[in-house]
Amino acid sequence: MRDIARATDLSQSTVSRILNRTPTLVPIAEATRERVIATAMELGYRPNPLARGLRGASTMLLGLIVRDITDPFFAGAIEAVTMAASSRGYNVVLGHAHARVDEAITLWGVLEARHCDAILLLGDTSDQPRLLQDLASAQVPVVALWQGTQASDIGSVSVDNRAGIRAVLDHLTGLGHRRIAFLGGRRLGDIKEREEAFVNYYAELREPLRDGYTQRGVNDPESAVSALDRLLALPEPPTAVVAATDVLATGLLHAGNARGLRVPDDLSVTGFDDIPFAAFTVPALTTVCMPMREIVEQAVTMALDDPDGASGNTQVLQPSLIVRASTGPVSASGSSGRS
Amino acid sequence: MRDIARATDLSQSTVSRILNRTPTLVPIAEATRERVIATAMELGYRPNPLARGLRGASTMLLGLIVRDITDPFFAGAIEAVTMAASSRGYNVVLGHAHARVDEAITLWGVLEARHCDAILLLGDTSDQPRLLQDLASAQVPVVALWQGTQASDIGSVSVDNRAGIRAVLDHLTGLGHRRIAFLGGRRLGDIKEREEAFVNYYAELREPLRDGYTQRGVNDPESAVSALDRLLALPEPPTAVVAATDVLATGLLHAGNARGLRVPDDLSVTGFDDIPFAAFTVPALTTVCMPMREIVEQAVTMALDDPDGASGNTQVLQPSLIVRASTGPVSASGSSGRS
DNA sequence: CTGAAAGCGCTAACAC
DNA sequence: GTGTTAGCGCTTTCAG
Repeated sequence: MRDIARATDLSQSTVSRILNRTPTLVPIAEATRERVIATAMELGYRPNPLARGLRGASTMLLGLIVRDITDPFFAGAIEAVTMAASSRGYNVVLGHAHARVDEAITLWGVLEARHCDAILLLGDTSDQPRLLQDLASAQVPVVALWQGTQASDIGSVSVDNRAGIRAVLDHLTGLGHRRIAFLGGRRLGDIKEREEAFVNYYAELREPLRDGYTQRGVNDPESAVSALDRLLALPEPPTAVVAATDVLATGLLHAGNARGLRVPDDLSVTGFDDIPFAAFTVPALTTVCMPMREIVEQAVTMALDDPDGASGNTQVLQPSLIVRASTGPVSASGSSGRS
Repeated sequence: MRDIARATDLSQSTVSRILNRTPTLVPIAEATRERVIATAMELGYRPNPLARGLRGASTMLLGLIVRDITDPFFAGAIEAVTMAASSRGYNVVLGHAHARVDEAITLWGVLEARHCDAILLLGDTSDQPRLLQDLASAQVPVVALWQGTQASDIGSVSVDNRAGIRAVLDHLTGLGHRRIAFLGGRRLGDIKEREEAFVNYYAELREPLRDGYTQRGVNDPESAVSALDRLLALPEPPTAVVAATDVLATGLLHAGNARGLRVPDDLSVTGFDDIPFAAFTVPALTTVCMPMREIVEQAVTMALDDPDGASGNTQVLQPSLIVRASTGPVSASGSSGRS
């Protein structure tokens, strides 16, 4: 930048003002402006974000803390965030918390130290209220995504898990199912809400919620395999299983096939999230479509465009049911398993 | 940092020296050192990476350019990179090229401007030789992963695609298959190498490579669906399909099921990469296991630990065959399709 | 309308 | 052993 100041016989300050198009606070001669811009191009000038950040200005960096990058759902979310960010000229700094909350805290410190303009938090951290409290007092706006709809001090954007589960259960009961089981993960964030919604819905039905009908594991296809075995061992095995995520539902589909069950004839299976793979499982998965674009767009808007209105603001968006081939009417035999 | 200098009645330089443990070039009194460290803790001091970077020192930032974040294979790679980076105290800046090469160039500029200490390039960019040339002249070390084994000026780490395809085909021919088709993507990087390896292997067999036995599309399950239809419409449909990636193989599995084919009885299917989902498809996918950890570790070592030896250095690691349930002996009927 | 100068937080010559 | 000083590249008062 000094070079371009010298080349144009102007002072650095003028050049700086022009290149940052100060909002009309200080008028500048059109002629000089053009001259500066021209030489800037010529010299291939690119501002140094470090120096800019050091001086207190924006770093154009969006921090992203995510617990499990390998979860295909979050992978899609990361993509959506990078797209939303880059459309605003921002870069994304990715912090991976490896599902360990203390790491998330460390990362938060790192990102704040790096002077990110805002921080997005992907995934459930409600098991660690302290983190959320710390975040609420952060210097930069923090927005949490998919944290569940619990009240908190920081901004958050979520999906209406209750509505999603209701849609699934309406669909399943409409097909005649009465013995419906639920497969969740650790009782955190969204998954917790989905489980609660399931239990509530059941309470409204005549049918009692049988013992062993709510299974839990980690959010991994492997744990769905063992959960299905437990379900099938029940005196009255379910005719349908509602999985809290597509990842779990995929494990269910796999395990069902390995055990000789036909889906959906012997067992209906549903997921939640509508990850890209959900349309290509065997059979294609009936699931709840996450309004990914909208959620991320909301969050990025809150974090970057309206940082003041962000804190404490909780948005809840609506999901929609996608019916594919993994659900069907309850079979005539009325019993799953032992095919 | 000035605060801690004042609190200890020392000068900033001393504090800086102590906190950066200058390698014995300048001796320091043990007493002062401890005093400084103590007050640093007390004041919750954290160095400002911006200022440090501005001064020319390392920014502890690793740039990562990836073409398709949603590809589960790359998602796994990103995780591996963030882990390798964080074990060295580095953060990862993620640039998403959205499969557009010109964006990759832009990103490269951005990352270089941000003074990343090194840049990693994930995925095939061999369609844009200019990018690779530019990168070769970059200020920071650049290492490309999964670029194929072609010679290039920048450091690269790849997998031996030829060996992987050979392993798959040895397995399939061992099961009696002779009519084996290949499903690839755009002829880039690894996928290109895999297709060539397939064609070469076939040349060594007695069987001729029939018309239409090498299909191409984009790397997406959807395109595998239409490719399978084309394959089944052939006068002599294959008894096995070798997919260039697990993503394609998943689409094949889905389409096969939708068309009423039984896998592996009517059709054997193989993949490549061993993404996490591969073990949980229906049926579980026989595939080639990518030595992900090793590849990423190599690349990060080249980029961060040995930046001088990086350029032009090409490493090729060995994959291994994972036999699961999607491959089986060629069926008695000897013909796939029309089940 | 434009220039001069101070300083963001830190490091690295050089002195003492 | 420790202090002084200058400067990384940029923004931003405050004077012209």
